[in-house]
Amino acid sequence: MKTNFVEELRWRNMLHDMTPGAEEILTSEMVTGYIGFDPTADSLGVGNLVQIMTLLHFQRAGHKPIALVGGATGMVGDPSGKSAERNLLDETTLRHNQNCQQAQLEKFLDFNCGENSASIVNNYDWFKEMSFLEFIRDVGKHITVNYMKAKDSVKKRLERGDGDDASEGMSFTEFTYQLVQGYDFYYLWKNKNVKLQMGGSDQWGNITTGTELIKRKDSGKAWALTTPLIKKSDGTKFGKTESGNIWLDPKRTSPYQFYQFWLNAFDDDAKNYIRIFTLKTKEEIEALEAEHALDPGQRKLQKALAADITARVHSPEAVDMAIEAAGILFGKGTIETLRKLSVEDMESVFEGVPSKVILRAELEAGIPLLELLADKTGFQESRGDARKLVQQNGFSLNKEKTTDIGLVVNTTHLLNDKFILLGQGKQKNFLVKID
RNA sequence: GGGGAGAUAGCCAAGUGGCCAACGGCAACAGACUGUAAAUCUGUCCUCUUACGAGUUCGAAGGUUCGAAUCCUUCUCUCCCCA
Repeated sequence: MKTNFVEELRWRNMLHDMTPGAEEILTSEMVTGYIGFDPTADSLGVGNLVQIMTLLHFQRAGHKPIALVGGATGMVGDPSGKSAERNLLDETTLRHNQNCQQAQLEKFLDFNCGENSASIVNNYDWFKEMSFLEFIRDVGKHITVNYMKAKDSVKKRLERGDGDDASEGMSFTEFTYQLVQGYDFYYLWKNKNVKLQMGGSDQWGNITTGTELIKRKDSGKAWALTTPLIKKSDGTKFGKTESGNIWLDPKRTSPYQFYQFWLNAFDDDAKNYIRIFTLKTKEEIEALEAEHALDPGQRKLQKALAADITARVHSPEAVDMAIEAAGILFGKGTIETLRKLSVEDMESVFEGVPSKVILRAELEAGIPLLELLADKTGFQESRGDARKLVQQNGFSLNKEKTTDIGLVVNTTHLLNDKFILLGQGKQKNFLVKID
């Protein structure tokens, strides 16, 4: 059963803007549309998940999604939303990143379902053969500098701040970015019958440069559709935590941490996220919200959200593990429950918890607490940090608080003769394994 | 090439010879409270040190001085305007 793409985005609050006529064409025919991904890392992050979901909704509505991996554009650097010039990546790194991202995208979209199967393209493929002269003759000729300068992404960088703060300036390379991206759209329009480019609202300027190029160069018609940028209710950037980005790759962000990320969403944000990141129906979501409102402390909404996304990005088994680990680490998880766990259970439950192996002989000799926290495990940055943590009553050993800086840790502190669980504050845990 | 402005701790930003490990704000970390929240309050926030204290910092390198983030010299980098 096909859904109505635009309607679907609308009620999920995923629609920011469209060029005129976009909705008409989307409801009247099967459209091929694409979204570009920047290969700046070898994994996509939760920030990219919005665009992945957009493509997924697009496909579920019967349209044909294309994910464009920006091998070429990644070499240039998009100035949108950036206050400073970007560092460029070398070609080998970009190649590697593209391959990894491609593998992740393949998990979400259906690449084998007939005429609206998803596909992946890489703009490096059509840019690598193109010469600079060719580009400025055939592409640059059609767009004026005045037009390009009027884009927000450019304007913000060129504008002088009102008097005091001077602007950062911008290289020719970044200035050209929108044209390069615009040519992608043109190329796909010309060769792959692509009529729509989607993206975050910060991409609006780049996308419309594409539609403009199509119009001026070939008198063609193409459309743009953008999704709102996700903001957290406290105004900070979505998709990051104090320890960095949240990635889809389990090697970078373990399923446990991934689950925790969603579980810790603010109430207001959770309402927003559950619409965007899950495929739950409107009825299901409203029911969950009603249930959540009865007892916010239970965090039903966050739990449903975390379970749904973790299951899709990782696996249902990963969700079970994450819940179990959370129960032990945050529930009534006292030292007794910890002791009851078998070695195998400990291993699997704490799989996503950061850990470090140290030698039994070292522990038998006894390790001063601060040394264990800093030098031996790296759980704390320095002994100074470790000391402060312990003194401030923020440290726990096997779930029991201690403020004894002089404590010497030895084999008597082992759980199951193999583990020691270190805790910082309420949320951070670290597992020491003995070998 | 000419003229101007600037570089201070994660970020913003005060400080223009001793009272400066450097005001203030943000971010971050911990505690209380709580829902593994938010808001609020408290503490911490260069490194080492139980503490007293010690050691390295203010773009880089030299210099003046009893004493420099602050003065001088050279260098590096950034931004703006003009050509």
